Amino acid sequence: MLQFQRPTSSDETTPPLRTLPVTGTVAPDTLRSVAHIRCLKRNQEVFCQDECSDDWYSVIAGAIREYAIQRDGRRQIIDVLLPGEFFGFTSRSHRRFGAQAVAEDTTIECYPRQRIEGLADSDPSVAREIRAGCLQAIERLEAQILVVGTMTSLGKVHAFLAYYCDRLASSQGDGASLPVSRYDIADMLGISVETVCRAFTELQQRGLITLQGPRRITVTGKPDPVLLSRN
Amino acid sequence: MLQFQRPTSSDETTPPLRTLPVTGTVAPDTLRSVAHIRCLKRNQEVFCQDECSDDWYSVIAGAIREYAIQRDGRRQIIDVLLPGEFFGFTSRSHRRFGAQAVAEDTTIECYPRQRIEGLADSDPSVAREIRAGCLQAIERLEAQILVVGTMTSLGKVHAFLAYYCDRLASSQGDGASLPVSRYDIADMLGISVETVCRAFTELQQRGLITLQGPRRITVTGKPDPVLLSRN
DNA sequence: CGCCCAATTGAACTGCATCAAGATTCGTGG
DNA sequence: CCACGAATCTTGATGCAGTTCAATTGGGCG
Repeated sequence: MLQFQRPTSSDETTPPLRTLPVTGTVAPDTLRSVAHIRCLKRNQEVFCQDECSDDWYSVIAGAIREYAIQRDGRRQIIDVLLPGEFFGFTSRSHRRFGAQAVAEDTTIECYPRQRIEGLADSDPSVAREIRAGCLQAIERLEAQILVVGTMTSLGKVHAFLAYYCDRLASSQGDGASLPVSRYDIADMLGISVETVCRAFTELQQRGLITLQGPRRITVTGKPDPVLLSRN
Repeated sequence: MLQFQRPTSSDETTPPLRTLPVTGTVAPDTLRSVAHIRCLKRNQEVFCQDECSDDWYSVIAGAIREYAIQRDGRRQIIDVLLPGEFFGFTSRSHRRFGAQAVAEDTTIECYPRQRIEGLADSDPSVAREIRAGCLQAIERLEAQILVVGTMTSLGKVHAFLAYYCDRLASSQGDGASLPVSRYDIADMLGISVETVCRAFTELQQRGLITLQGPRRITVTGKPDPVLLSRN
């Protein structure tokens, strides 16, 4: 499938959980020279919706969700970030979305906007690094639009699982353990929790996934375009 | 509403249609030094899905749609680009989406990937310009995810119209004329053409929009969060 | 061991897709 | 300038995927 396809990154190594980053795995030294590390508890906020800040971040360990709360109380998850990925990009001075840790002890690196932009001006490799982070963010968002816009609920859940298990695969053995809950998946795909559950059951019956526990999952089969696309 | 809100750009002036770009309105001279101009007919391709190319572009006049054709034949429009906006950002060597002109005589500026990146290395202001284009692309995509994920069909159409009329407003008098068809709107929002039409009718009856013709529209009212969000 | 939140399953309802048929607009050529 | 044809747009009727409401089970952690 095209959607939720992993970018062919030249750097597949992901630092192990709860370990300080090894030089070169996530960001080059120059980038890190202006950064500082933060360690977050589960559901702790990195920044809040409508807050005034414009710093950028990357994930070292754990997972981050960017989300918006609508007036009706509905939550939409815009993006889920895994180790090695950048987030928080904005051109405004205030936040349109909030961001919080999904997993316990999620570790992130923070880059103050002014300083990182100044650094980019003097060091082209930093500018390229930032661009690469932006482009990957764009690809994740595009992939999500594709999935949310065109697929049936079964297809959405399968595409989501395939994409995230792929991104998680390098750091884990067989069977990835999802950092996100069914509620997160629902709010990401714009469907209800119940529909997500039914999709899990259905996908398991069709032999496309295997569950070793609610959060422990293996994606075995390739998506069937006929069955998964809308009608 | 938060979604589909226009970025507070420092440069609101949009070049008039069918006129060669005036210095400084769209991209600074340094950026343009490696660019070339293309003029496209309606529905003419800028690049095709799965094609091997990675150049970047900006719209001078008219409108561009980025889209994907799914295996089942369904078309998903990822983004619609108006004058002053950048598109075609990819970190891969091949295209995940196609791009084509929406309006007749759409004019774009093309930036060869290698040369523009080289230029960015030597000129920080070019790098900043590119980042700004990326960040705006990210904001458009985020806005769309928000709309497609959480809203009822009526809300989707209203948010779409409010956003695009706002973006078009600066170059037109009162009542913007949409470059896109009902089919485009449907494929962008992931709903059927018929539902788009019914939404137009409903919005008109509620006094939220006024139609001077099928494509000539004025958005009069602010969206009612209670009526427009899902249930 | 017991509490609480996450996950699952069932039943009824509804918004939207689909199918079908007109109405309108626009481009093109006479 | 008008006439024709082909898109584009609009409205109606029916069916179904997914939501909502409700209840039960399961797992993790104190």
